[in-house]
Amino acid sequence: MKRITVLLADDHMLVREGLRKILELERDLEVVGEAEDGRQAVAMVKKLRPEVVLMDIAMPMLNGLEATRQVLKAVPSTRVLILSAYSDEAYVKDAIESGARGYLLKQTSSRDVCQAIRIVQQGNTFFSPSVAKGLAARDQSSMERGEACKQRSNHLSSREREVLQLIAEGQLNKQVAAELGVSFKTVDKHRQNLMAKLNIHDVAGLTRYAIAEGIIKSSVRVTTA
Amino acid sequence: MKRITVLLADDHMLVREGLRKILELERDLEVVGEAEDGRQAVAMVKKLRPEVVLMDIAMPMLNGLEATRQVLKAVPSTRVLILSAYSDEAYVKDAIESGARGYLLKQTSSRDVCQAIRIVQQGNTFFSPSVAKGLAARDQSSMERGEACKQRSNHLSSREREVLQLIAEGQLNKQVAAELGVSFKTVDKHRQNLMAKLNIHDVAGLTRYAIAEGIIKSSVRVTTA
DNA sequence: CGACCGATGGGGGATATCCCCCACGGTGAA
DNA sequence: TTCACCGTGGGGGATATCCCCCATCGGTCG
Repeated sequence: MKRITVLLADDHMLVREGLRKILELERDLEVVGEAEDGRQAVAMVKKLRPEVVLMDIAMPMLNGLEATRQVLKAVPSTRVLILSAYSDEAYVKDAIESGARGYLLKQTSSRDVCQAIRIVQQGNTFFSPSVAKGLAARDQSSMERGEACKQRSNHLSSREREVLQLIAEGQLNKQVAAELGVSFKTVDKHRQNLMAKLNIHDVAGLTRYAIAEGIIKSSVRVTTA
Repeated sequence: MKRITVLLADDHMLVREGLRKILELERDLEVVGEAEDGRQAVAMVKKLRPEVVLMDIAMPMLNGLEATRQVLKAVPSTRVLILSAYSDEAYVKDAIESGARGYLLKQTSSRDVCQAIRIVQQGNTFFSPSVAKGLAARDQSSMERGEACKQRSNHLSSREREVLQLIAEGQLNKQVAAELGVSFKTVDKHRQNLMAKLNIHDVAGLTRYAIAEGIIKSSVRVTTA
């Protein structure tokens, strides 16, 4: 009986070994190799020709998304299944555009991982529930907006990013208004709009987003005092 | 034959399951429970009294270092082994000050993890090689600077850091209150106190502080959605 | 040219924050 | 034992957020 060949790509040996143990308990799955960074993953796919690659995003040398593109360029029949700790829309979107066949969160159970491998091997796609939910939401809005979302996470306008930065620096709406020379209500409106676009509805979340996106640094100690 | 009882604390089910599979192959180790955030870990230690806790640092609700402090306050005989993806000196230092008996990187092999568990169970300490190297370097420099680095940010009480984390994760006062099982007004009071101590008077600033201090990571995507 | 979107500005309201005031019980240190 | 601090809880109030509603103006693109 032919088993599904799998390559593991994750920079944490512990995670690789854990995954290997999990997959080895399945009769129809076979781990044929392990890569500890993106470049190794590409090289090993070329050599071993696994049917499925379980690929972490955050890896040194070459990140998982870039590795996915190179893998598919070299061996288009490979099914890449992204494994990530984060469900950020931008990552998911990038993953799909890179050609990944699925997106798993590390919160998912081992049973789901095995299922996902079988599903993508058969040519279908698999997304963790919370990821799929976000996808559906974004699909709708992209329908409505007529495929306007070409760039990555930058569906924010320049003005909105500007306001976001000031909010994340701890400024009040009226301080932002004074800073930008516009009305308090305009700032409030920008705030509402960017919150809706990002689907983040609290200042803490906006601040984390701004830091994660590099819009500000966590060490800023600006106005307040 | 008595086996070493271990509690796993990590917010990624996949990692927990992988660790469980790895540890279950060892005759002298027994996984007695799994916690998916720091608060659960504290509760489960009180109930299950494991000899060793394998604790991730980056967890929602209550991070691994704070959880370590609370675990050791409740059950001082527990040996806590930190499991982290990062070897940042500050984390290692905090971990030691929190009372952790060891610090493992996720890059380590499953064999080393099992060994580390046995070692800390016997009352000794275990640090991943690259971590230990950094430690030695730091000891020297702290000698040179004459033990000047005692205070840091730690004028916050344990409860205050706990509230700070939840605020920085975007929770409302009343959500925090429900989480901690106390009154809304108590949370409000903690909030006032920690704001006064830090001299930071807005959520954005608190969030940046929490990230800069490693209390949370910028990529946390917790409740909101 | 009409449709859409970004930026601007306003009204209003439910809820939350932020900061005072106050109190009591426990713990640990002086 | 007194004293300080921590955690707990409450009253009240000024201000801000967050989210609706509404509108005008200018540019862009099919």
